Amino acid sequence: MSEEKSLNFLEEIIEQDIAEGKNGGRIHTRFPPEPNGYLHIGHATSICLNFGLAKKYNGKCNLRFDDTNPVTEETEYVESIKADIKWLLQGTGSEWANELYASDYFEQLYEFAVTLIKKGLAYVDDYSSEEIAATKGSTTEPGKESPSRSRSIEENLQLFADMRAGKYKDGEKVLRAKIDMAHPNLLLRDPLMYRIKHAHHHRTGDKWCIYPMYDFAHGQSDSIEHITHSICTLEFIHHRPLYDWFIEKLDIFPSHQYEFARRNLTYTVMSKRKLLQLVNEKHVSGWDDPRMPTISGMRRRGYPAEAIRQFCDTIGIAKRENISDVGVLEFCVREHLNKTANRVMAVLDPVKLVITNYPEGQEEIFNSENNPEDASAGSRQLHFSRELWIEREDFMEEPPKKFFRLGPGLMVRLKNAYIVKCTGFNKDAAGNVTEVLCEYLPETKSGSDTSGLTVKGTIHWVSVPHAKTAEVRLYDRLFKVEDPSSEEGDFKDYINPDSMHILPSVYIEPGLADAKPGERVQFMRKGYFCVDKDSTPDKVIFNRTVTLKDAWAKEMKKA
RNA sequence: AGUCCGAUGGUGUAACGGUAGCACCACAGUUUUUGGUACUGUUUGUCUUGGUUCGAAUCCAGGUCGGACUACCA
Repeated sequence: MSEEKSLNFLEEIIEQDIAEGKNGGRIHTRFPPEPNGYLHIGHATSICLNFGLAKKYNGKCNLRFDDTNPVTEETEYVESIKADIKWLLQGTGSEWANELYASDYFEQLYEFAVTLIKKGLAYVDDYSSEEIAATKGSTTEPGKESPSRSRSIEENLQLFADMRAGKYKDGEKVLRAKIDMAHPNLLLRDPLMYRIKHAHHHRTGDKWCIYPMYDFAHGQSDSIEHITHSICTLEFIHHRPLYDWFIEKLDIFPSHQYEFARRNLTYTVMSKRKLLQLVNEKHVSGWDDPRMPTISGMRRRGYPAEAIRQFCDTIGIAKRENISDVGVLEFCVREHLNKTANRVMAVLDPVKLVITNYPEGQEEIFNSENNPEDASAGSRQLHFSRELWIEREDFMEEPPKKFFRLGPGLMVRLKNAYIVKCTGFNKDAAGNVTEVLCEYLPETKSGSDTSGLTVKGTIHWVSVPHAKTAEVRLYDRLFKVEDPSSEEGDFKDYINPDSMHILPSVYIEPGLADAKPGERVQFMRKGYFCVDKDSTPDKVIFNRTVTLKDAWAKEMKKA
C-alpha cells in the first residue's frame, strides 16, 4: 500500500480540527512576509508549510504582506517576494488564493481600535518611548501605570482622532491596550497598538500618519481573512495571549496561532538584519548573490526549486531549536541535478595533453550520452584531436599508489574516446609541467574496444582546436564557522575570504558557448554548474552550484 | 530571578504505554568509460533522579541544561 508517512504536529492538529468539524472542516492558512528584505531558506520552509498544508487539506493559502512599518518597507521587496514564491512553488499546483496587504485593513483596524477605546480597553498615552520603557517593569518587577491610563473614553476618542488627523509629532502620543501593568508576560503590560509615524507608505502613500503595531495588525488581519491556522515561528509564542485577547475583546472570527521552530542552516546567517548588512556593506554582490541563503541567491546559484522543497520536506518541522547541516541541502540539490542535468566536459585548470602517435591534423567525432541517468536526454557529438586540454590535477609526476590517472607509464581512458598511456612530459624553467605526452591505443576506441584492457581511471578532456572559453565562478560557503551568530564578536569576522574564486577562462565544449542563463549542467567529474545572468553573447559565465562528491579528495585529505 | 517553550546517534526528524525507525554525515564493500550515480553492510542515541505500570522515549514529580521574552520592528 502507500508508505505511511507520520504527521508533523501541525498536521495532527489540523486533522483533529477536521475530525471535530471545526470551521466546517475548512482550512485556510497564510504566508505573511514583511516587505523589508528578500526571502531566504527559512521562509522557504514556511512557504512550503503553509501552501503545502492548504493543498493537502483542500484549503487555501493567502499571501499577505505585513506592511505596517512604512519606514523599512519597499515595493522592490514586494516584487522580489512574489517572484520568489512563484518560482519556489512552480510545478506544485500551489498558488496564493489572494494577494493581500495588512495596509488594506488600515481603516478597519482603526475602527477596531475605536471599538476598544469605547469599551474602555484602550487609551492614548502621553508617555515618551523612554518613559514607557522605564515604567514597563522587568521580568521580576511589575510595571507602573501611566497617568494617562485613567483618561475618559471621550477624551481618548478625541485624542485618537487627533492622532490620525496629524495633530501630533512622531512619538508624541501612542495608543495602548489597557490590560495589566503587572502581568508576568511583559507583552500584556499595556502593549502599544498604534504609533505616530509621519512617513510615506509604499501603498497608502501619505494617507496615514498613524500605523498599527504588529500585535494589533496581524491577528486582526488573520481574523478578517478568516484564517483558520495562523502559523508562525516560536518567538511569537509569547504574543499568542495578546493575539487571543484582541480577538476576544473585539469579538471577531477566532483565528488561532500555532508556532514552530524556525529553521537554521550551518555556515550561514538567517536574520534579515544580518543579510541586509552583508548586502549594504558589499560583502556580497546583492540579495541574489549566489552565496546568499536567499531564495533568489540559491536560484542564481543553480539550486532547483524541487531540491529546495525536498530539503524543506526532509528536515521537517518541530518545536525545538535546531541547526540543519547545509550538507543535507546540498544532498537534495545533487540528488535532483543528478537526474536532470546534462553531462558536459569542461577543463577548469588546463594542461595540454599531446597524443604523439595520433596523426597531426586528424580529427574524429565521438558520440556521448548526455545523461546516463536519463536515456531520453539523448546524446551529442564530441570533437577529438591530437592535442587535448586535460585537468592539471589529473597528472602527477610522481603519483602515489592508488592514483588512477596519468603519470609516467600510467594509462587512463579519455572519456568517450581512447585509452592513452603516458610516455613523458615537458616542464618550463620554473619546473611547471607544460605538456603531458602520451600514446593512444587505436583498438581501445570507445564503443568498439577490442583490446580487452581495463583501466581504473577515466578523465575528461576538451579538444584544443575546438575548445571555447567561459568564465567560471567557484563558490564556497560564506562563513568559516558552522554558526557565525553564536561566535564571539561580530558575525562578519567569520566571513570566509575564499567564498568566491573566479576562473576567467576555462575550456569548454564548443556546444556550451551559447548556453542560456539559468541552464544547469554537470561538468563531468567537477560538479554542477548554472549559467549566470551576467553572461553575454560573447562570454558565458558559469556558477558552480555544488561540487560532486569527491572520494579521492577525501582520501588525499586523510593522508 | 519571573513567565513561557524545549530536550531521542555528529545533524535533522519519527515512534502517541508494547521490537527506538528514517534521512544526511561517517566508515567498509560491490558495480561503474564520472574516484559521480546505484546497491549492500557497519558504528553511533532516548538529559538526570525518583514515581505510576506486567511494561515508560512516551504518563507524573523534582532537578539539570538550552532557548525566547523586558523595540513606538515583525
